[in-house]
Amino acid sequence: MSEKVMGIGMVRELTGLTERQIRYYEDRELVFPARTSGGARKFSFDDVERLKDIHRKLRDGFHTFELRKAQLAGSSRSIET
Amino acid sequence: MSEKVMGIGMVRELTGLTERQIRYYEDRELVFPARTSGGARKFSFDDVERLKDIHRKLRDGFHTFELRKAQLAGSSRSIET
DNA sequence: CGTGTAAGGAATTCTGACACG
DNA sequence: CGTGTAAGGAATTCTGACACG
Repeated sequence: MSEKVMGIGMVRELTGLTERQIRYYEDRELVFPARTSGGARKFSFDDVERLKDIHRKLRDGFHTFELRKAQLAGSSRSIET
Repeated sequence: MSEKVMGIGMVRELTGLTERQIRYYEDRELVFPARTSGGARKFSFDDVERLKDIHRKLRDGFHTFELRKAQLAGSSRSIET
């Protein structure tokens, strides 16, 4: 499930997030989509789960920088790549 | 693996086939991609395997109509949806 | 029959910015 | 901080057709 194969449009459908939110989470270094030669983002199913998890945590009051820290620390287990 | 999530460009990379071939196999009713609202084809990982299998069989001398028949008959096992 | 290609159009995605708060 | 939006451009994908054999 770690193959980066789907475009942002499909991720939008699968996560219910907006492209803006998805791109922002990438900007905050919380997800790392691959890129096509043309520059288009490509996500994996794992990324989709991760994105949902990120959004859930932000909803619960966390901030992106905290999630990034937790990610580095290897804590707050959920869906790993 | 049956979720139709990737565009034809990714399928091209994963299968090594040309878009022309992929579209032709769909035209011959050997694969059934989903469509986005905009009309773009969406394939699953299963479709990718199926496409590779189709191409292998054509290379071995089979014709698309024969593959379609085999498909209906449920014979020539390989990758099922 | 299975596949290549040039043609024109429509849909997708991209970046940087202004906005609110 | 996290997200919305309008702006212009670039890359992607689509269909129907002519071609070869």
